[in-house]
Amino acid sequence: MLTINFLRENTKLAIERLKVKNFDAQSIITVILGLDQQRRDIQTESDSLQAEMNQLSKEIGNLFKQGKQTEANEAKEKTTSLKDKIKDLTTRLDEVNSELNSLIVQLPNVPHESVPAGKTADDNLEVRTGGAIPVLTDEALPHWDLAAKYNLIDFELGNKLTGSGFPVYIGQGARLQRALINFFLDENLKAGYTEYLPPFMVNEDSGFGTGQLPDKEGQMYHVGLDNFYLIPTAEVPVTNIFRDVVLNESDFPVKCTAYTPCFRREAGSYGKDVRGLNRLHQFDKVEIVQLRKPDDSYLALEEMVSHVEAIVKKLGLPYRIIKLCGGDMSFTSALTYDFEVFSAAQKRWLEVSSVSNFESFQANRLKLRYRNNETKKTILAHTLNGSSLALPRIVASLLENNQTAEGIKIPEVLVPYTGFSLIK
RNA sequence: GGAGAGAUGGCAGAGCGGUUUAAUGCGGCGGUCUUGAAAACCGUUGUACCGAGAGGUACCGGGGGUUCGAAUCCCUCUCUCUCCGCCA
Repeated sequence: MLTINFLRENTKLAIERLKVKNFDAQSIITVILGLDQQRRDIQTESDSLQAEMNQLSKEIGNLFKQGKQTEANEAKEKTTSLKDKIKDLTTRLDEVNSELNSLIVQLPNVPHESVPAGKTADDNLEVRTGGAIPVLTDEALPHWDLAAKYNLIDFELGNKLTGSGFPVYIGQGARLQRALINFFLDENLKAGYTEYLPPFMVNEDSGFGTGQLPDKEGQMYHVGLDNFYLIPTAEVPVTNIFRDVVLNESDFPVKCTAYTPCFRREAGSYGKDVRGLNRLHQFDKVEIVQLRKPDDSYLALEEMVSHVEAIVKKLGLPYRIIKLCGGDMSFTSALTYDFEVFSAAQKRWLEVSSVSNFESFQANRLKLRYRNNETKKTILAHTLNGSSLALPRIVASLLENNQTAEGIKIPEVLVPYTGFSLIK
C-alpha cells in the first residue's frame, strides 16, 4: 500500500501517474486527505485529554497516600467526564483510521514514469527479442502430444489423483523437471543469490504482507482446518521472511532465491489457454527476490532482467522481453517486465517470467525497513521479484521447439543435470 | 491428541495495582585513559503517531474488561516450550 505521507506530499503526481493504470484516483485521494486531516485533529485533542487524565490520576494517587480521602474522591469525580470524552474521541479515531485504511488499500501502486499508458496486453512495449524461432515440419506436435508420445507427462493420471491441472511427470519427464530446478538454482547462486527452501503453506499475516489477502484469496488454496494458504509463488514466504524487519544499510543488497511448487486455483480459466502445460493448478518455479534501497532498486530491476535473459539464452529458446503497459500491470507493481518464450508447435508466446519492482508498496505492508546510517531513521526498503524461471511453459517450449525425427533434444547446458541428451 | 509451563526492550532477565520516564546484566554507540588495542571507568541506547517547537500520546504476544490509575487483576484468542502418545 501507498503511504499517507507520499499521498500528502505528492498528491498531483499520484493522481497523474495512476491514470496510466487507468485508475481515476482524484476523488478517493481527496477523501483520503480529508480523513487524514480529521485523524490528526482528533489525535491532537485526544492526546491532550489523555495527558490531563494521566496527570489527574497521579494526583489522586498522591492524595490517597497522604490519607486525604475526601480530596481524592472529589478529584475522582472530575475524571468521569474526561473519561467519556476520551472514550468518544478514541471511538471516532478508530472509525476514521479504519475508513482511511480501507481507502488507501484500494489504491494501486503508482507506476514508474517510464510505464506506457494502455489498456491491454496489445499496448505493451516490446523491449527486445532474442533466439531464433525454429522452423518445424508439418508433422510437428504440440507438447501435450509429445508428452504422451514419449510418456513424459500424464495429465489423465493427475485427474485421477487430484483433478485437472495437476499433471504427473514420469521418467525422463520427471528428471527434466528436477534438472531444470537445479539448473535454475545454480544459475541464481552464481549470480549471488542465497538459496532458501521455505514452507509451502503460509498463514494469514504472510498472505497480507505480500498483498494476496484480503482481496485475492480466491486465487489461493485454503487449508481451512488450520487456516493456512498454499503458496501461489515463492514470493510470498520468501518476502515475508523480512516482514517486521529493520535492516542495516550494510545488509544490502539482499538477494534470495527459492524453488517451490506453486498452487493456483485459477478459477474460471478454460479453453486453449489451459491445454497441456499452459496453465496448471500446481507447477514448479524458481523465484528470485531482492531487497534494495530506494536509490538503486531500478538498477537492480535491470540486473534481474539481464540475469533471467541470460538463463533463457542458455536454454536456446526464442524469447521476447516486454515492458507492461499501465493497464496490464499488477496492482502492486511499479514497473514490470514480462519474459515470453515461443512455443513453436502451438505457435504461441508463453509467459515464463515476470520481473517487477514494487518499490515500497509491499514493504509498507510488510513493515520492512532499513536504518539510515546518517539520520538513524528507518526507511521503507524496496522489494523486487521475478521468476527464474517457471517450469511448465519452459518445458512446453523446449519439447516443441527441439523435437526432431530422432527424438527431443536436450539443451547442452541441461545435459549435466538430466544425464541424457535426447528424449526418445 | 493428553498434561503442564510460559510470552516483558537487540538478547538474557526482574517487576505482579500508583516516583516504572520498565530494574539489572550482556550487546551496540559515544567518550576518558592508551603509541595502538584490550581492560577499567563515564555517558548513551526502542517503535509509531501528534506537534513549528517545547513537549505530548500509545505500545510489556493479540483483542476485550475491571479501576481515578494496569506490564501487574479478570475474560478470551494466538503462539512458544517441556513431558507423554502417535509418526517420516
